Amino acid sequence: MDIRAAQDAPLFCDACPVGRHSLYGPIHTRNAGEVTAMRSLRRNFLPGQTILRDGDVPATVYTLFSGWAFRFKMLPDGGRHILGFYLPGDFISPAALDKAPLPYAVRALTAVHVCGFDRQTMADRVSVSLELQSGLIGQLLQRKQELDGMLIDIARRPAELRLLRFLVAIGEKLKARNMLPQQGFDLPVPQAILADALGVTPVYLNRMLVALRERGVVEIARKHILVPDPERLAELADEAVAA
Amino acid sequence: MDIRAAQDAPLFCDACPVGRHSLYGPIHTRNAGEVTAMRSLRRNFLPGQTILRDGDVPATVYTLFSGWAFRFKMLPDGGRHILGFYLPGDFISPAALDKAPLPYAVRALTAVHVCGFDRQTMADRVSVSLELQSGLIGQLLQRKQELDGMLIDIARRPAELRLLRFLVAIGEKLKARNMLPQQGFDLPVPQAILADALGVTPVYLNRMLVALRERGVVEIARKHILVPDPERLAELADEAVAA
DNA sequence: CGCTAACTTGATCGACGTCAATCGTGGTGG
DNA sequence: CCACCACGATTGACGTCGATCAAGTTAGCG
Repeated sequence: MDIRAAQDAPLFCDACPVGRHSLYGPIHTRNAGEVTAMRSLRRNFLPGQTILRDGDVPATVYTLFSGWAFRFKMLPDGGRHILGFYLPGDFISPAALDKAPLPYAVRALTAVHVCGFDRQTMADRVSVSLELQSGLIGQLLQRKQELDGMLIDIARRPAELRLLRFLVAIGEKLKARNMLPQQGFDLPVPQAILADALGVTPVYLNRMLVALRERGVVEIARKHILVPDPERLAELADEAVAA
Repeated sequence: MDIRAAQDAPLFCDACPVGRHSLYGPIHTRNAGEVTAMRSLRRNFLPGQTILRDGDVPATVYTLFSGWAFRFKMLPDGGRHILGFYLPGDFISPAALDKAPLPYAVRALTAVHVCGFDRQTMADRVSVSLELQSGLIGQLLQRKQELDGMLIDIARRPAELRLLRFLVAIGEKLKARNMLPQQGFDLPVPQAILADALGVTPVYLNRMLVALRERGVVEIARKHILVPDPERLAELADEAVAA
């Protein structure tokens, strides 16, 4: 969880704790050496650097080894909408395998370490493997379900509930990857970024965060939001939806 | 396009004009008889009838032969959010193949004719076919892209623009299936349904529609919305996004 | 011909956006 | 080591899009 602790991706994939979450999870589990052989590079990005450009057919696709990234789309009015976040183990990006221009951009949120794979090679590999394809299908179905949920949240729920539910969802994702230390978790997310993800203005997001801080639900630091008690957070979110 | 003209699905799939749009498109094109052999039933639904229930693992999945359907989720407050519409040729539903509870419900909007396939059989068939899997992956990627677009529309664009863009998108979908007669198209959609899809109240949707009618962009009939000039509609939507 | 579902219209309200300062803090150069 | 600067967070005043509440009005359908 601590960004400063992030190291370059390991030289050999059998030492990698996140590979099994990625697209090639079954292969990684069965024979990590095969993944190491497929990997074409390791690379680091600084906060704010672009990992994949909107409209490109990238030459390289990645597995996020450490750090946070997000995918987004610029709006004609200069605004930016953030469609989702990538956490360690995520494959960046399934849509890039399809040899069509990527319909969004991906940018590093924190310092980021990735393992790179030649896109064409990976795509070919997937296209002849039932195992990889069905894994991909599973991931896409899950992503679709997530998007349905986000759509409902944005369309029908007031901003404060959206914020609570977002925090809960991120917490659960971290927990699913064993990235949850004992006491709460830390989002390395500036308020302006979170606002662009929730579809509210930074000003209004700040007002909501201050209100939550006064209730002891979150702590606010420069470029960080801390959730000291995820369980209480989940309770709050649940009773708010029920109402 | 005319609902009253809808007939039962044909006895043999080689006469079917929509099969090639469905999940098994390649098979249908190569050997329609194979699809006929796979099909386990033909069935009709009346407007408002439930085709797939939220949380079920359905025994049968469908290809929509004629009519319109929509998928939706009920909200804890009794509201309903419509996540998308199915048109003739659409497979209902990709998510149902995954042997997990369906995360939404599907309901007939108009009178609907469908071809049914045993879910397990179809799922098995897909799981051993690279061709079907990659077709499914393509469909899922496209759906994901659509959902991204809807998310951005709902999060960032004012309701009237959302309405315009929705109409344009439906028109394009109809065109892609050769379901566009010369002069404009007709949505068999009550205003309450459209409101639930756009995330606005019926009252406000009606005000927007009346305004558009006064500008000659749409015509309004009971349970129908008509778009006489899709090209002008597209122009309006485009200049509105640019602004 | 009356009943009901769908649509329409007006008045009012509130969540959230916009505009505009100001504050605080970490990083940088002198 | 300190002063400054710039970016991120915060606060206040005010405006508006779209919700809500409450009546009508219309048109299919029995």
